[in-house]
Amino acid sequence: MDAGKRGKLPTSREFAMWRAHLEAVETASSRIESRMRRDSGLSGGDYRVLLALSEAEGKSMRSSQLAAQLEWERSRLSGQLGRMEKRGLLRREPSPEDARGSLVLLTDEGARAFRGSTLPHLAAIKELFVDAFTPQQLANLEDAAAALRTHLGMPAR
Amino acid sequence: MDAGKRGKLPTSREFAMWRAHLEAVETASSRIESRMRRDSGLSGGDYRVLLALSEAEGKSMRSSQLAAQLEWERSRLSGQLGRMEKRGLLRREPSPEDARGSLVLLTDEGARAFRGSTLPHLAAIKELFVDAFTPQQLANLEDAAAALRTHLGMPAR
DNA sequence: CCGATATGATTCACATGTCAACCATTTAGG
DNA sequence: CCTAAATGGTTGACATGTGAATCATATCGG
Repeated sequence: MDAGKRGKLPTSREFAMWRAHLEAVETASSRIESRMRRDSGLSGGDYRVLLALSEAEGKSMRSSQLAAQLEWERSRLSGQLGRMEKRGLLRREPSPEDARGSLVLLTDEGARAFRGSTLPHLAAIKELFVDAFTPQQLANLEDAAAALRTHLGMPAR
Repeated sequence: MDAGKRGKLPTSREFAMWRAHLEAVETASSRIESRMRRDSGLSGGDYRVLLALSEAEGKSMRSSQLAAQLEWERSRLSGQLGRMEKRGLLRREPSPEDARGSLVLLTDEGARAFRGSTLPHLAAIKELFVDAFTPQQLANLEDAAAALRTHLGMPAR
């Protein structure tokens, strides 16, 4: 008699909700990314890295710091940085403080690519995501996102 | 003077919302999938295909029908089915109606794997997603998901 | 019936993600 | 100091995703 909140399993409605929600977010995300790739030649991964570097002091970060901020596996970041370095979007240098570590620097070309991608990317988010909701729904979503992040132990942003 | 609903760009709060939301859902999804892989050896892709086949008439579907239902690229489905067939979770046969097409059949082993994955998978969804929210938040989310799906032209489910 | 086009599906090349193993340097303890 | 464990990062093998090209069969307009 303790269905829902107390049980170990979701109701079928809760399950359907999860699937519906997951698919919707994945669809929105993939459409936004595909537009970004078309408009600026950047992938979602590229964008996240460039965003973090752009906001960093001196447009550079320790690789480990970057991995922590993105909550990415080290090997994932390593591959991503390798591809981006090959394309000239960033450079890696040995860290002065710790000979094991490396420092990731945004290049001018990387900064330019990031700037160029911003407007179309924001427009896509507005059009494909934000515009789907009423102001009330948006406020509710903000609340729900915060609750989920807390539940999963993620930083509040 | 028409910020928000009317502008072409999202407010910075709306942008942050999108990032926060996207990351939260991706994190939930990857944790749920990683548990499923651990508990039942099935990936998220495996699960979607098995779910669709399990619900289908005669535990089988035309490949094209499956792709449409999952909203997957054909090449993606083709690769997924190839891997699953190799593991014995399904079989492919030439379609009797159309010599171009093929029919995807759930094998007994596939059905068994799907059944075995259900309980732990549902438990993970409850624990990692549903339990994050109050009943009111859940109802709001249901509403928001429906709005987003409609906006993106997805079926209501 | 015939050629042009559309449709169902696979293949290829390549980008991306995961996990485990590995290498180098640092740090902790004795 | 010196060794053992911890830390920073890369690598390799493999699963998965995307888009273009390809191939066979179907269907349509004459």
